[in-house]
Amino acid sequence: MRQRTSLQLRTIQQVFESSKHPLLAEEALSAAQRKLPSLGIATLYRAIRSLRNSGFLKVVELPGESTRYEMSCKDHHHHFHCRKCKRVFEVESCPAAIKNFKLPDFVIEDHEITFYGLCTSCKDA
Amino acid sequence: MRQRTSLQLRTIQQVFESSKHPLLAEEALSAAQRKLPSLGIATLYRAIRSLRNSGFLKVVELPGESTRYEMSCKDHHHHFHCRKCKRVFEVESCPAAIKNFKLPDFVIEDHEITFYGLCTSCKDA
DNA sequence: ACAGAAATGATATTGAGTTATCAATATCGC
DNA sequence: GCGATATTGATAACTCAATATCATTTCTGT
Repeated sequence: MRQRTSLQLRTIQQVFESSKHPLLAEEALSAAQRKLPSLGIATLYRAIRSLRNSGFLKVVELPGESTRYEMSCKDHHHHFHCRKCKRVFEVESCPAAIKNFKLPDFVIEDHEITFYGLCTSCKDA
Repeated sequence: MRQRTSLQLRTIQQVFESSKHPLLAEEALSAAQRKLPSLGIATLYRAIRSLRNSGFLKVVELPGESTRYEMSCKDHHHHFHCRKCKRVFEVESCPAAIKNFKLPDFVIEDHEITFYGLCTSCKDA
C-alpha cells in the first residue's frame, strides 16, 4: 500500500505514540499541525488508514461518539468518558467478573465497557 | 408539540412495544410499513421524536453503530451484538461487580456494556 | 358539512465524517 | 543530482442519518 515514508506520516504516528488517550481525527490533526502547520486533513486520514493497515492503529468506538484512534499495541482496556470535558481516558483495569460473565443463550466472545462520569480535573473543579 | 394522534403514530408506537430488541430507524420503518405500506421515512422520524419527547422511547447507542431506539420503561440492562446476524439483543442481567467498580481518579456515574459474540440462532447454525 | 389546523409523504437539504481528484511537491533508487 | 513516481494539500464530492420544505390529506370542533 504505502511505499515511501514521509515527514507527515512520521509526525502523525508520533502524535498517537505520545497521546495517553484515543484521539479524534480532528484532535490528531491539531496535534500534528502544531509540528507541521500545513498538514492537511486528507493527509491525516490517509495516514490513519496506512497506520491501521499496518496494524499500528486501531479504532475506538464509543457509544454515540465519532471514531477515535489509538495505538493497537495496548493491552485490553476500557474507556472513561468525562461528561463535562468530553475527553476520553483509558481505564487499564477490567473488572474480573466481566471476563467470566456468562449468558445462557449467547456465546460471548468479547465485551466493551464505557464508563461515564467526571475525570480528575473536572471532579475537583 | 404533538396535538393529535394518528394511525401512523400509533402504528409506530406498537412496533416498538412489540419488539424485543432496540430498532434502527430503518428496521422500525419496515416493521411499520408492514401495516401501513405508504408510511414515509419523515413520518417515522417525526414519530420517533415525539415518542422521545414524551418519554416513551429512548436512544440506544452502540459503539460504531447507528442509533437504535427502544422503550424507555425497561430496567437497567445492556446489549448483545451478534457479529454474524448483526442483530442487537437485550441482556437483562448486569454483572453485579460492575456496579461496585471503583476507579482511583474518576467519579463513575454510569456505565455501558456491549457484549459481542454469537446469538442463539447463529451459534447453532 | 365545513373551515382551520395538524399530520403526512415525497423529496430536497443539511451536516458531520470521510474519500476522491488532481496539480504541485517530496522521496528514493540509481 | 536526476528522473520516475509516491505523497501531499486544497477542495470537491460522497455517504448516511436526520431534518426542513411544502403541497396534499386527514382530523377536530362547531
